[in-house]
Amino acid sequence: MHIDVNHLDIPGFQQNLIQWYNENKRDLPWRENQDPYRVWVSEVMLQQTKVETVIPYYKRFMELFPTLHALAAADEDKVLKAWEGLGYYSRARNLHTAVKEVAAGYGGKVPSSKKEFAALKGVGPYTAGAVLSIAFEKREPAVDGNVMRVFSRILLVTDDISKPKTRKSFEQTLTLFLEGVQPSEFNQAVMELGALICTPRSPGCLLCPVQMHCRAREEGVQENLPVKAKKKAPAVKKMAAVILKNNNGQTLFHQRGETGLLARLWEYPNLEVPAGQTSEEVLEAFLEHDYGLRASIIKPLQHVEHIFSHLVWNITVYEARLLEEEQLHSKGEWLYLHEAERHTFPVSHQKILHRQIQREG
DNA sequence: AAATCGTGGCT
DNA sequence: TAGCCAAGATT
Repeated sequence: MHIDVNHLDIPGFQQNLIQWYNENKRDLPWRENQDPYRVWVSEVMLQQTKVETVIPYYKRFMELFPTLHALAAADEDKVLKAWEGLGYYSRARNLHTAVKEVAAGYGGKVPSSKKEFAALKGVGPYTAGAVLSIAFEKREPAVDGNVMRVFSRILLVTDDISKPKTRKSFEQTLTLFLEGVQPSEFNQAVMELGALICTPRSPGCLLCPVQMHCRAREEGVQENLPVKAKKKAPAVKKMAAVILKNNNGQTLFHQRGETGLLARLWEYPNLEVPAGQTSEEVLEAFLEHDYGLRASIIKPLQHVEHIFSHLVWNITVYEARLLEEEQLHSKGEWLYLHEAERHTFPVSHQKILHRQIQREG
């Protein structure tokens, strides 16, 4: 569907919005300046993540890696550790890869051309537009969920915003709004309006600086927009995890693979329990086959629900005892870790770890 | 195009 | 409370 802007007074809309933004914008750590590296890191962290969640991570990240070169020189483990708990870990690995490319290929200067910046790992259409507009004042739209929600309402767009085609349509439309404004200011103003006023539920139309431009409000349908397809219910998997200590009091940990869920994070050894089998027999066979360890399961310690976007793990954590002290046929992805050491590794299973620390403390 | 990829907070 | 949602990218 073609998006119609003919009814809208674009200069008036821009003026009302930007004035509101300058009077109401939040004081956020990534708004201290327009350093491309700082803006870039903030935009990656903010993907699918609330501002309030990002703030403490962003501050720590910037203390650990104050410059692009500092991040480029860091070990992957340190970068993932700084990201631990923030989720979507491929963001961290892709950012690290991209920053190393910039250090090596662009002399450490973030490229300001769309072609070059958008080609970097983890930089999609939104992040490219956001960094190019906010750090370099390029006339590029930055269409995220806020922008599609705000403009679905302003322009009474009923296209499904979960479709890539709809995002592209908004990008075309938003380009029309970037004439006669500072791109950095306008793009952030739309997102700020979406975050503070034009919220998904119960939008604050009475406080809205552009209420007189809004077709959805005119029709009284702001609560019904944007249109978005429902997601299917996540699959539920029965999982078993094991806490196994050696004779030195160290606990067995496993590092997950290069790709996929929780990639490269450390965890207690765990696997799915197929229907019809018991956790005990599955775990014992798993330890013998994958780790070369003969052990027996003693007892369940706790139940943990780990909820992902598309998946739910119902995990039972078991305590195991070695039947005999044996060598791990380790290839590096399995390690016995002391209590103090394991806090230097990026880990998943936060809930297990936190409760375990309390239990041991 | 539709799945995959985290986590915490809200209603 | 069970779903929904958040400054999305990748395959």
